[in-house]
Amino acid sequence: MTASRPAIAASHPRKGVRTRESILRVAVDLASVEGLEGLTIGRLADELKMSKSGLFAHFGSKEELQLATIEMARQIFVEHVIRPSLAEPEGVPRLLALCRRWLGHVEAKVFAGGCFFTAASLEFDSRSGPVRDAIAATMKTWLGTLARAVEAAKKARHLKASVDPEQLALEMYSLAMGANWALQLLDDETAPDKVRTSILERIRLAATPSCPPVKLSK
Amino acid sequence: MTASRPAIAASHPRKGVRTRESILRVAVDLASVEGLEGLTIGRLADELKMSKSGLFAHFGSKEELQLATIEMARQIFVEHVIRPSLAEPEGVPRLLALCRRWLGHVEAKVFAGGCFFTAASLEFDSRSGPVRDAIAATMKTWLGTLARAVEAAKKARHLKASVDPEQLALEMYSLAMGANWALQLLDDETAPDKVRTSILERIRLAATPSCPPVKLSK
DNA sequence: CACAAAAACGAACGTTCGTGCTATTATTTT
DNA sequence: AAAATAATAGCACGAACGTTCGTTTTTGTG
Repeated sequence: MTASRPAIAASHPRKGVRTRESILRVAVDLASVEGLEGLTIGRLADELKMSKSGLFAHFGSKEELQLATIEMARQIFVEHVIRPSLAEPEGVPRLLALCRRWLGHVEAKVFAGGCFFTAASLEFDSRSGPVRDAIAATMKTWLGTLARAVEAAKKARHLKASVDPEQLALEMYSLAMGANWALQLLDDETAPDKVRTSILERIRLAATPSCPPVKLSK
Repeated sequence: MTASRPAIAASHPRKGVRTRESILRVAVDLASVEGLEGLTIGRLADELKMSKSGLFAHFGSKEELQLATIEMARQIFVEHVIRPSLAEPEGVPRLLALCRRWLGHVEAKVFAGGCFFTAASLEFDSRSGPVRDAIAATMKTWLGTLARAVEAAKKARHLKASVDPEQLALEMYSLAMGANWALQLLDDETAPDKVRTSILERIRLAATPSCPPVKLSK
């Protein structure tokens, strides 16, 4: 029944939410390096020159902090990879844009420790609980985005009718994960380009004669 | 200069080494679920109904325990995936065997939490130190094994001369990682078969007319 | 069997973890 | 400016962390 404040304050949010955001921005980077479980409240507070308890009060529990961190990472990911790709026309161009941006955000180290969600996926894939569920849901959505892009490319007659969207989506994301893996663990800077080549070849194989040019350079 | 005991005791190892092995066997499973950093000495001791200090004495430090766990995982991996594949003749058959066994060891949950090294890779890929180095070295060897198998398949005229071994090896391992990812995180039991299909298609594309039949079922 | 060496134990250390409380500042709103 | 509310700090807690140490038990050997 409390007359909740109008949301016009979007430009002048209360201090709390500004602080919360700056906390989460650091948390995302820290977690991408140390892992979501290795993300520690004391360490995070030090990094921000805050007190543990002051920071803690923003979340109420570590799990809540983890969930908020995942949500922030999701927003950053959408901003850097998905949203700009939606500017491209449906079909193969958009599909290629998604791949290009994904590989780009890994190379540009948008997250300090490589792809946030790939790391989080493998950290929590054998556990249970809300954190794992949040990661899984995010990744399911991402894979769905890829699959829908493939589906649209089929509808646009860019890709052959025989293409299985889910299969091709999994292939493309697997290759992208491989690039992240080789770059981060083996310091193989040629990996992203190797994978770019692989993805292009794969899509060319699935393309129809009426498909627009298949290349990744913007 | 100490007259070290003859190694004939291989069949009757001292109790210490037997215990050590049984510890590591549990440690590998625990680490594949909780991560190598989440692998805790107290938890491990409970699991084995040992005292923390008794267990600790076998390793002297947590890092030493992690390194020993990695080494044990490596041995298990070699035993389950690499060694049996070497029974196959060089060329595409051996290459396929490596893929088949890799996917098999994930499906069979040889490690409780999916592929041990994929998880460890992404946990440590942004850190430094001996543990990260051990993981990276193991994976470099594994990728090299795949690349050499491709190379041999080229020499045997099973694969086209235009194939880049490192590139194809990375592709195949990326796809395998994707299967592990989708199976573990999304509980997508169709993923391994999807990836099997992808790998077969990929190899067929690279195969020469003189290549033996490309299929994965043993 | 006796005896030395190896292995396992139990208790404790200092530190850090996540999480409460209470008090004290900062920020908004009246 | 005063009053109300939100944000932060300080301190303490119990538990778990890796690690050390001295003691006891187990094991293998002469």
